[in-house]
Amino acid sequence: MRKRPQQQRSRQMVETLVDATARCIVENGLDGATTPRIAELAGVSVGSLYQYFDGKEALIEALVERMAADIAKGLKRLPMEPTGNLRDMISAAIRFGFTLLNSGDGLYVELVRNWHRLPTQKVADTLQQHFLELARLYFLKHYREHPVENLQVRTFIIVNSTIFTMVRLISQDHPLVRQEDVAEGLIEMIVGYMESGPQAA
Amino acid sequence: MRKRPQQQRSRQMVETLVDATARCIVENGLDGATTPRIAELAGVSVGSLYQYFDGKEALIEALVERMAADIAKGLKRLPMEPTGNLRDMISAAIRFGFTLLNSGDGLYVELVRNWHRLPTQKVADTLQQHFLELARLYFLKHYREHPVENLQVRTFIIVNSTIFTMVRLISQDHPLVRQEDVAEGLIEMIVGYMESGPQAA
Amino acid sequence: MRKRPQQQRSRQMVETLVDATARCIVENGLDGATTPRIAELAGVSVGSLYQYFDGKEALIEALVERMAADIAKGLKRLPMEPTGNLRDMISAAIRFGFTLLNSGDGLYVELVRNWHRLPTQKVADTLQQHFLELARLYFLKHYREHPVENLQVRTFIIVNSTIFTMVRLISQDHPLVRQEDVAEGLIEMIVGYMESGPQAA
Amino acid sequence: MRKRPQQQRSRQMVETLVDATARCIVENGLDGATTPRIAELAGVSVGSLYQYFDGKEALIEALVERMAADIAKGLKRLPMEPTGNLRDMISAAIRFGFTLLNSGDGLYVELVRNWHRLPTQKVADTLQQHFLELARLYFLKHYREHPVENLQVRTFIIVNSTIFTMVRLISQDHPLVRQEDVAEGLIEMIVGYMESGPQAA
DNA sequence: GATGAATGAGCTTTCATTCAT
DNA sequence: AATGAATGAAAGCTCATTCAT
Repeated sequence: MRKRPQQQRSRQMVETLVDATARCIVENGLDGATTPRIAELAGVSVGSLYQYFDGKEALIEALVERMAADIAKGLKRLPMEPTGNLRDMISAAIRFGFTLLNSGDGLYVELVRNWHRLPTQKVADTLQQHFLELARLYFLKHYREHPVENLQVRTFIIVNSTIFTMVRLISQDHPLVRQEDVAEGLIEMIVGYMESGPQAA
Repeated sequence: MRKRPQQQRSRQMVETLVDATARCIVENGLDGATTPRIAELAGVSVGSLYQYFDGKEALIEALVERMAADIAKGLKRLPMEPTGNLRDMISAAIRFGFTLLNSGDGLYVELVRNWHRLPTQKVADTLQQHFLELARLYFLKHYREHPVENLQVRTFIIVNSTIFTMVRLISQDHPLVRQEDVAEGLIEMIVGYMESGPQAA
Repeated sequence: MRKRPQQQRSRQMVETLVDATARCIVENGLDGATTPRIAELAGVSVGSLYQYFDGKEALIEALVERMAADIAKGLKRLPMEPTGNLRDMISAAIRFGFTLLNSGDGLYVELVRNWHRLPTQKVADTLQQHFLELARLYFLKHYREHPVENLQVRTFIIVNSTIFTMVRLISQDHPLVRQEDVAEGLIEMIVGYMESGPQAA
Repeated sequence: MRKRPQQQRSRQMVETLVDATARCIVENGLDGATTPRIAELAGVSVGSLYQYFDGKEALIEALVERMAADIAKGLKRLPMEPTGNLRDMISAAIRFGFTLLNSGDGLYVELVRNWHRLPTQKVADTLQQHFLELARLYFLKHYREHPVENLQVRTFIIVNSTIFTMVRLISQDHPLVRQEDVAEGLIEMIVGYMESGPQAA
């Protein structure tokens, strides 16, 4: 970002532009979201856009960050106490995921689809960190001992498996399987996996 | 394809162009693979490219189809008899997947990453069909009865979970987890899932 | 037009571009009037051209419209009162036509020649409407009664006969007949035709 | 033409190519008639096309010439004796014109529309010559004396007026006037003109 | 003679970005 | 600060024509 938004007006402008970016992606897809279109949607000149952002990438980065923050906030609100039941926690997380991906008029789905062209490292890390910590605490409560490294692998697998399976499903024009069934399947699979073996994979 | 290659020379040309497309994607990414660049890499004029292919899309479609054929061939060679051991089968499939994705200088990975912009429906269906059939036979042998619908959901989940987890892993610049560990984790997870419950999820 | 010109500068730009289009057609013919050439003639980048016009067609449409307006203005200035003498009116119109077609370095001629590839419907209609109305008024004054439908046919015939005969003549490299003679011939023919019969053809 | 078609086969090839050109123009318009398309329609390679014709222009020239010959033949068959009635002669000519333009699936119309991009000088001259001669003979019979120069102007006017009025009419998507009415109008106008004045315009 | 593969200049169009106003 | 006019490299694609086979 070019400028620290210090004034009220500036913070407003940044907001507006990021909003416009989101809307533009929803309406035109990531590739169709051009700077002129975004500026127009924001009701602002291209020049102004570049006054607040270094370019298209920066704009999208800001959007991704904002969404990451939203997701983090959402996750924290989930009833996931490490003292609780594992299946319930996982179920809550997966249903939260579906809800999120189905919201925003396809914005989330479009962004996840294009993850490799976006600055998503941070988001991915956040998610992974969140679930890793959760798992750590959970297993600490329930088993006392557990190999952390192993947990990292498990977290990596379940986070990615879940997200991309969901996105693939939602992206299908004529899905052959129902979301509800996939949600239950994922829960089944992940619960089984997390409870499996001598915590050593 | 625009023209049925009638001479020896032209069949050669088609090959060369698809090869060039592959190399171009490897070197420049999918977005960077432009018709001028592909033609240049192929040592051919743009005009020639358009004599054989309707455009960029057709070129990529041809590449995808060729790769799909390769994958299908590879899958058939895998030692996966429905009479065999489930874990061994899954293990073989996953290791085959990693081998494939690690080959081709990142071509496979780049293509999977961009799945939603490619004519991949066929490939995805093929894979799913393949494993669905395999699962069907396997469970027929071992349990006699099983709900097919359910199998479809499971196949969908495991195929997508596996592929995208792998691609995400390989895409990381500084992976925090080792491929070997992820391979084992995936095997563990999938075997557990496929054996779980009264075949009803 | 793509953009409503908001600044002084941009209204200028639109003018410049339409001018350049006209000059380009004069110099290179309608087919030779390409967007790069027009932009260059205008002393402007191609990009700018596309900021103001949707493309070549839009550019030409703008030119045609401007010329149509000019023609309309010219026609209105002609001393053609329905109270006047028929031959004088027709003579004035035909001489105006020749003057117009001989002006603009051949621009008009080139455009009429290519009428079928241009958005000329409006122009043609305008002309026809103009003369139809004139004829209507004239005959109302002089004969009281006359079949209107018939007038429409007559107008169609004389407008097209006149214009294309003129254009064909001007297009000839080594005309075998003189413009003056053709002008008089046309006048003779049309006057005769308009006065002929019991207004029923 | 590159080659005098001396062998049976060659003459056949030339025929075939010119036929294909005609069909191609009908199907794709003059601009859409490309050499590859023509060759394909002819069931011949582009190479062969260039063996018999110097290029696209030559091909079209050949077509135009063939059509000119057809027209000339048709004109000669018309019952137009200079001893006959003027109106009947003109009527026959105009009806012949409409018949021709309505035939050939629009080929004639498309060619006349694009007259200025075609080698039509000869065709035009032929037509003009034909009617000039006819007029000369006619007036010789009926009036003994008449100024030839004047006849040339008249011929020029009536030929062009007629043809382009017809083509304009046929080109209209939703004609506001009927062909029959226009035919009669043209006849009226031309007869009047040819009979007008002391043969001096 | 016949073939059709190969050419490449040139067209239309887009869009991230700059900079004079 | 804000504007939006201007840029121009680069993309996708066509087609008349040539020439090795």
